[in-house]
Amino acid sequence: MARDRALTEEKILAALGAILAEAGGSRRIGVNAVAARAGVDKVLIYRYFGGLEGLLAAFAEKTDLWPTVEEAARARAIPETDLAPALAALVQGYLASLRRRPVTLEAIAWDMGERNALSERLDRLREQWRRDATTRVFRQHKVPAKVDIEAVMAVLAAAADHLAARGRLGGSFYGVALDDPVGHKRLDDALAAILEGVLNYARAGKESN
Amino acid sequence: MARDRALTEEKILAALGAILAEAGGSRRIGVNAVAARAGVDKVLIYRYFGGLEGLLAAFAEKTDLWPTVEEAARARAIPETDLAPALAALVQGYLASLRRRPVTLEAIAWDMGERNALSERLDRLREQWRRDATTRVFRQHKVPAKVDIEAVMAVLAAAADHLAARGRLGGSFYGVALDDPVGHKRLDDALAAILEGVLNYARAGKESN
DNA sequence: CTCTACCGTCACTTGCGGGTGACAAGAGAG
DNA sequence: CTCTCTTGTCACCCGCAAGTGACGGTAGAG
Repeated sequence: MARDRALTEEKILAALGAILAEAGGSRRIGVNAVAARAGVDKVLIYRYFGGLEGLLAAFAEKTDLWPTVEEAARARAIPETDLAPALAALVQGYLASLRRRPVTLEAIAWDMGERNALSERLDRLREQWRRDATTRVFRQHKVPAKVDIEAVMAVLAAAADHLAARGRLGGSFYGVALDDPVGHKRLDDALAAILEGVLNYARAGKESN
Repeated sequence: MARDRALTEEKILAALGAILAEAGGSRRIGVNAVAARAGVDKVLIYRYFGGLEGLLAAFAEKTDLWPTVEEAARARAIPETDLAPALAALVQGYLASLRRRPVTLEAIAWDMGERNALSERLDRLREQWRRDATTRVFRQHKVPAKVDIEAVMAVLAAAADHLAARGRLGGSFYGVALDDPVGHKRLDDALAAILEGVLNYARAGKESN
């Protein structure tokens, strides 16, 4: 109707975003659903994006899917003084930022089940995050040689991804409520304690194996 | 053909298991696929199980979906002497046991996306695991009061679930390879270091916040 | 043997999503 | 004005999965 390709593309992308945001478990994104939601004929999705796969790719590129290190830092005001609290704040901020992004949570959940255009994008974004976090935090701190800090961060990031994505549906996980502030605080504290312990205990020079 | 209801039900359940086991991302389990795989008419699924939902429920009840604490313990020979190594071995064994269960990994991945009969079963099995682990490990050890050990275990279990489920498709996660022994060892060591650090650093009486 | 309950097969309808071809309408170039 | 390119609409085909109704055959009870 409006005869404006750019606007139409915008509407389509927005519709996909809306569906993903409220998908809370419904699964099955389809061309028909997106087109209907956008109030547009589905053929335009094929014309402008080359089908669902292309649409996903375009969406993934265009959308603010992942928190930046800066955002995570802002969320928790990273203290620069010591490594452990800095990392703890970073991971806590990462977790909190994920929770604020429904479509990202959906993408993470989706990513567990199948590989598609979004998966690749997520991989690249994670890699980006890792680089940024490294340059931001590790440059100015000494890491105890005994600790494979990268593996520890992978463990904590995996936990954050899992807890955030699972938390969007409510419920609890191994005795911790995922959908209320009390549970969130318990997790934050646990993350802090883990990083404190790993870094300081290792720094004390004790053998861990 | 065989005119044996029990056997037919068995074949159907086995077919579902096979499909889930090799589903590696294909998604979309359906009555038709299961029936075809079992070499059986799909109407029998409706008659005997009341549809796909009932079939999933029956499957979930009947199948060995979750490692027992005993199994995890056997996988790593839990040392009884000290709490940290005992817990580390337990979590490592849990992770290793998960990796050995393709259908469980599929169920975990699935559980992230939608709730169904399997989800509830998983919830109950996790709860069971938590109880067993508690009675098995915590009874004979003193836990530092400052540590919310339950939250820490939830974090590590979430990481294990996520890394195991994601690892089934290969790839790496924040710089750690998920599908080779080197990556596995790095993760095991990180888990051990985390538990050592959390428990011993806390035991030293230091404040963590 | 005969009847009946149960097991398995076949055929069919329905609905939905993916994907495509053909057409109508507006906008700009000449 | 006319021609042409682009945008949007409509109508259709195709494949597939869900779900159902009816039928045939077999085993066991009496």
